[in-house]
Amino acid sequence: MRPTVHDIAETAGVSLATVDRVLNDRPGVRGVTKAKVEAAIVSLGYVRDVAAANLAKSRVYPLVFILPEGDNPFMRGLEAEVRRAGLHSPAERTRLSVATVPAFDAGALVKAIDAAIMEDVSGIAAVVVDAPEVSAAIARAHAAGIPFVTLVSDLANSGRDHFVGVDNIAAGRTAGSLMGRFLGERPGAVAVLAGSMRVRDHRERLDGFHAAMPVTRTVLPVLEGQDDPDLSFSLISDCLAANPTLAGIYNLGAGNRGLIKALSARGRADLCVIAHELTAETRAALETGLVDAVLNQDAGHEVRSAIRVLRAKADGLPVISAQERIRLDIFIKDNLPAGPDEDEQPGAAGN
Amino acid sequence: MRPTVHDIAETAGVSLATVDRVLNDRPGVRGVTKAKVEAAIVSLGYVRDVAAANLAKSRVYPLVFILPEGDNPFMRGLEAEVRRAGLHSPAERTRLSVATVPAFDAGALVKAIDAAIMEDVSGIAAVVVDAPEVSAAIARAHAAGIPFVTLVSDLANSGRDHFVGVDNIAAGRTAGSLMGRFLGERPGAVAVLAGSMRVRDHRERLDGFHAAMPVTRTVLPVLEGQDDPDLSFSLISDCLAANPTLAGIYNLGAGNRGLIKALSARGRADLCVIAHELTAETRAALETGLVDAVLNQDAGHEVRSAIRVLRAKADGLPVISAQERIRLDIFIKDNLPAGPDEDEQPGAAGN
DNA sequence: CTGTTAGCGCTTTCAT
DNA sequence: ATGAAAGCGCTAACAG
Repeated sequence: MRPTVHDIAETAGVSLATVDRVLNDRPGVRGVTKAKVEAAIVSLGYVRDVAAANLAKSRVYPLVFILPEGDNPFMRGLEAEVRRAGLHSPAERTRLSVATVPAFDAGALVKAIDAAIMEDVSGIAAVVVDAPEVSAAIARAHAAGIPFVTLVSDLANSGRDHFVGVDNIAAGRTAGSLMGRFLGERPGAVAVLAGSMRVRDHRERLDGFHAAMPVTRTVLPVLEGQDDPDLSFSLISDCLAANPTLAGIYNLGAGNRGLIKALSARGRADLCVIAHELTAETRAALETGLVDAVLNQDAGHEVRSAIRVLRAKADGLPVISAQERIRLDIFIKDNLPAGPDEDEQPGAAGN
Repeated sequence: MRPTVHDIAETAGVSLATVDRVLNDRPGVRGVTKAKVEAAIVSLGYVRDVAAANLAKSRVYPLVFILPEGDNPFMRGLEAEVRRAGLHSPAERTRLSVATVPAFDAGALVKAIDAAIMEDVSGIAAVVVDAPEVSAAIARAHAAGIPFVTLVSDLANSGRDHFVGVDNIAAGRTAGSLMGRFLGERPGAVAVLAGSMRVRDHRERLDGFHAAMPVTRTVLPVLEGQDDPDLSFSLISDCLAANPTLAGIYNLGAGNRGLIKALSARGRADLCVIAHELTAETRAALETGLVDAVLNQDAGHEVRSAIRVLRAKADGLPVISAQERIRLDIFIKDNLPAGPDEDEQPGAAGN
């Protein structure tokens, strides 16, 4: 049997309460006593039983996720994952809630953050836009002692406690590299569709893409579709019309529906298309060959990571960063995971 | 607060012990009583607190992993992940151990399985070879009531309770598809290096690869390197010498060291090379451009999945299959995860 | 500053 | 067939 608080208390010659104080470094223990207890802890090789601890402090952690509203499938997927995690949340002593705000709207985002601060939640996870007001709101959360993690798109110098998402520069580079190889010697320029240059993840992906593109290949000026299907559709349609020799398209944002509609309208099967986020749409497009590769960040992993990090921060525990790194998945037609149909059961820990 | 066993006892008008008997359907409860309790359970929407349950029954589950010995880096990686999981195992009330046996040796494997059965472990996870004696040993484990999962390579009709690993046919298809695109119109045959056609995962990958290859592309007869670096080296060296116009190599087995040595000896940068399993060697080869893509199954995910499944089976709980699916990762130079150097901290749950 | 005591939600003897 | 009571390992009042 592994050592318990009782064993520590005994070998250190103190009471349980004192051991507990040292363990959770709470005030009210003399230096010598503390030293004795700590000695006992290391000599016995004690490791705390987290499950028992959680059981004893029957505290719950209200966490709020702030996400862009609208029909962006990736964001709705994130929301679904939060709800899914919510089913299991009582076991982890968390209570999850979701607030949605208009996309790319700094003011609304700030309001939502302040509302969460008012409610005195134990942690906030948000998909943020890059604006000074937002950084200020994050600073207020910090000042109120509320852990804050950025989700999907980072805001590094805002004082957020942690970023949960992929390395977006690497994502752009991956797209560029893949596009380069798929195109080979085939001539023609490539187009890039983004949502908005006002979110950092889109800017970073663009940078990475440019960096990985051979200099001999022309990259057209970025099209900003505001992650809106209709706008994206017309931008891509116009682009296809204006550039009959176009060789490829990289969509680094969320306007996949518009993109795919435009592609199927033109029926240009010779185009190399790379998009982000595996959704029902991109999956179907991958299967029909309209899209060649999809880069993905797993929404379930991100949500669970955000929860773990917020909980850790909430009780002052360290975050094991290696464990919280979010990988960039590459999907092609052949390594698609089983579809949502076969996948209905709420997952918990992930693989 | 969500309902507890006390609430059930109260609304059903019985004692805690009876509630527990019904909950764990243990004998010794009259039909009527049972019905009353069950009614209370559903009406209150009770869900058992697993952590508390585990705390109370301070039972431990001894689990054994049986892996091939030798310097196969992927297998050593698996072993390392088992040890890593072992650090956290007390919290999950499991005790992990590893047994290694000579690779591709059915007799040794059978001995190890029988030894585990004798020790009366709570579960066995093994990388198995495809042989009737092995199936028989698995059947003995089953008869002894010991859950058995196959790891990495399956043995479907053996009575194993579960398979933890990737879809190897899809893996082969992915390799073929990627190779086809990377090669484009470039002429030349492709070679395939395997470990042994006696393990099912290698056969399945080969099948998938052939299926995804355009008929216009010649695939040379498979080379069996026994996952041995020296043998793999000479097979590939000879092959390169004999086929000066070779366009690509797919290594579906573990002989990466030999392969890479042969490649760097020849200095043929124009070759498209796809291999399996992200190890220090394949990572380096990816970075230097000697290898173009690496298909990977995450050893950490597999180990944790095996543990979850064995535990679930051990206490008769259902396995959430959607949660236990192991994905096939594609890595290219640009989406390599942070290296082992930055990654030293033992991870627990994974993303 | 330190100790005593009563739980958290569930399981498990041991009685009845 | 059912119940009472004592824990599992830890935390949290409340006393001293």
